[in-house]
Amino acid sequence: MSGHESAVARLRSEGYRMTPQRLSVLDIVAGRPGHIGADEVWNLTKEQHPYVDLATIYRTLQLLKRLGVVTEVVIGNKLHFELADHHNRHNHMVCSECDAVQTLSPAYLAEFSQRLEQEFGFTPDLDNITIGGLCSICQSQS
Amino acid sequence: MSGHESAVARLRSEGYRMTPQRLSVLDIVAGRPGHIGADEVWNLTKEQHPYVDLATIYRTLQLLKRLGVVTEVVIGNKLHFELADHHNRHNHMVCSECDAVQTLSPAYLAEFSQRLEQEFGFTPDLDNITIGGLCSICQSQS
DNA sequence: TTGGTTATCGCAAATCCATGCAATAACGGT
DNA sequence: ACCGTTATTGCATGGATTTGCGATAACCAA
Repeated sequence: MSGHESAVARLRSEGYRMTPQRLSVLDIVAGRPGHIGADEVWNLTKEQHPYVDLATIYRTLQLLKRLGVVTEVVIGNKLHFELADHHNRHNHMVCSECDAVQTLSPAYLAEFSQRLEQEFGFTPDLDNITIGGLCSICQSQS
Repeated sequence: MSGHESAVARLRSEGYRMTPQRLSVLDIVAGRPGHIGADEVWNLTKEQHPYVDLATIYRTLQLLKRLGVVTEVVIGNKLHFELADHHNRHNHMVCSECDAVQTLSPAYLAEFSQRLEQEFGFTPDLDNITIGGLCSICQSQS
């Protein structure tokens, strides 16, 4: 298992309760190398807890996102999630034509982010920003 | 009326048909100084065309967005739209806590955008990017 | 002006995600 | 180990947006 035991401790220390549903969602997202859709999290969770409701999955994923345990990627019209690895931060570029996902070092956004903060006092949620656009392949086909 | 007559010509020249519904949506978005929600576009359109369907509104707005006639702003869980004024381009920062919207010169994103294009061949859809985060007020209250 | 082609519309249903509420279960205190 | 408090769940419902499909209406050519 990778290092999401600390996330469990995080939840507890913040006053949240540790339920089997939450543990399951956390395990599933952490066990997946890349990002995973909410519906797929649901399907996998049901293998362990046949009665979990999809609403619980969504609530849990939003909670984990608020706590910085997972990050969100907008792919097409769906939300995907992945374990936030603070030693390997990255952003995502998603092609609106073919839904291809490329990762990006946060360094590309660092200066932009700092300027927003300094000049406007606005703190962008960098971890969960998805950059939409056209990948090189789709660009050349249009 | 402001300069959206050119948009009508754009549609025609691209092979799209000009329908009263589309004209109405265009007029409404163009008549609003700022951004406007899809539901509000619907309500205003119904004053002229009582039978328009909400699906038509959404399809029209997406079409106008694809053509670069309007731009999209993500506010809370809703989509807003505004007429794309190429002499006054701007991006939006939206507070995820209070939904406050601030505008931003695209100059802030210019270098970032160029690097994505040069180094990855990825063309970000700058016009429709919404930067989420916390505004200064909500930031100080947390 | 009329007619044919086909883009567009209205309608209905589907998808994805969020929310209100009563029942349940986590967890700290005894 | 039990109990009480209250966060969390499941269920049902709702909101926002998208999509499939047959009917309609724009538009071009004759």
